[in-house]
Amino acid sequence: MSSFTPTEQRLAVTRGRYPGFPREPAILVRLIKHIYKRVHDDANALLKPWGINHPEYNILMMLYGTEGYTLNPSQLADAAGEKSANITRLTNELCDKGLVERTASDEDRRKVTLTLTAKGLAMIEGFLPDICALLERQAGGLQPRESAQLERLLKKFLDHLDQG
Amino acid sequence: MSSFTPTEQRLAVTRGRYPGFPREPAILVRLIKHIYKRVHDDANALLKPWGINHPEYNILMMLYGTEGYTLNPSQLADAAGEKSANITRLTNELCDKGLVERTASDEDRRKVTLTLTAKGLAMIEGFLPDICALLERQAGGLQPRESAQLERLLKKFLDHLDQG
DNA sequence: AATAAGTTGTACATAAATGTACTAAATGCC
DNA sequence: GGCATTTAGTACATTTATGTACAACTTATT
Repeated sequence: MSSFTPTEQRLAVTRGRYPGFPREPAILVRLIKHIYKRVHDDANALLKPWGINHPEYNILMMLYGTEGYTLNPSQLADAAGEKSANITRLTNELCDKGLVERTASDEDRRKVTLTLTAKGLAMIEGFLPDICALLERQAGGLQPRESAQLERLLKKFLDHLDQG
Repeated sequence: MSSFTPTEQRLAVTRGRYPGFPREPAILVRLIKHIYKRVHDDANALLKPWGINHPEYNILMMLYGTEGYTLNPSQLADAAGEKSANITRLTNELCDKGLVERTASDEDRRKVTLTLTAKGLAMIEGFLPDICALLERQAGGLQPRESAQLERLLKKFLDHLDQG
């Protein structure tokens, strides 16, 4: 039995009580939530020995995925899906750990640039093998065709969310 | 341009630096994360006027979806995907608001039962029309066929996560 | 019955995330 | 130039979530 079965049963009861409750959307949203929690927890567990958590990992990977390893706090907030107040806290911690460097921008002195340090880069390349293995394990249940299809459908879902 | 395009560009840079980084799994995980955040924020915004947040809504709906409107804290933790320590806090708040009632179980005095009150039921039926509209809007970008397909693929993904 | 082993739930300390208000700097306008 | 408006970033207070330890109780074993 899937871990999702009880959720479906509850949904059936709910629809018995309130027939207008839309089955498909509710199922999709709940599935997304379940999956997200699992993925998030798995990543946290993997990263713990490295002394960082999932949001910090995301920050590091956003910098790693940028030419020059550099972003502003606001770009980073956007990229990592965090609120800007959160970015301050997270990058403070990463600076304290010596993984990221914070410098003032010349062109616009309101701005700050955040750059991955050599130490940060080394850490990333240290945990990436494990991360890759985790990602492949997590998505390993799907055939390439299914995976591509899932990607297409999730993108469509997200695009529609962005519009509405 | 989709809000996801920058993420894909960053992934391309990442793969340039670390070719072993698996594209498909990373894309899927990041899509799920983006969608989850959006859905979560939307729900919070809708529920704010009702004086509750998304996790509290989840608790209420788990009770609403159960015969007898009653669950134990541990069942509830499982159902809502929250840690048990969190359930104590959340249900305390819901009790304070008069939406949920906490009583001691007769059969096993370690146990506690949490039951939806009439007031809680009334609140649920008050916000359900808006919730239904939101859910339909969120998933409205997909045709029924696509929706069913997405459901199937997400379930497969989740089942595989549960095994590993 | 006595005791060991396991469950259930909560309290408390800690960590993580968010909202609000504010400072400093840039931009546009007159 | 001076003044209003907008933008970037952060500090602080508050809210939300988690981890750990513990107390109360049941169940199993002998």
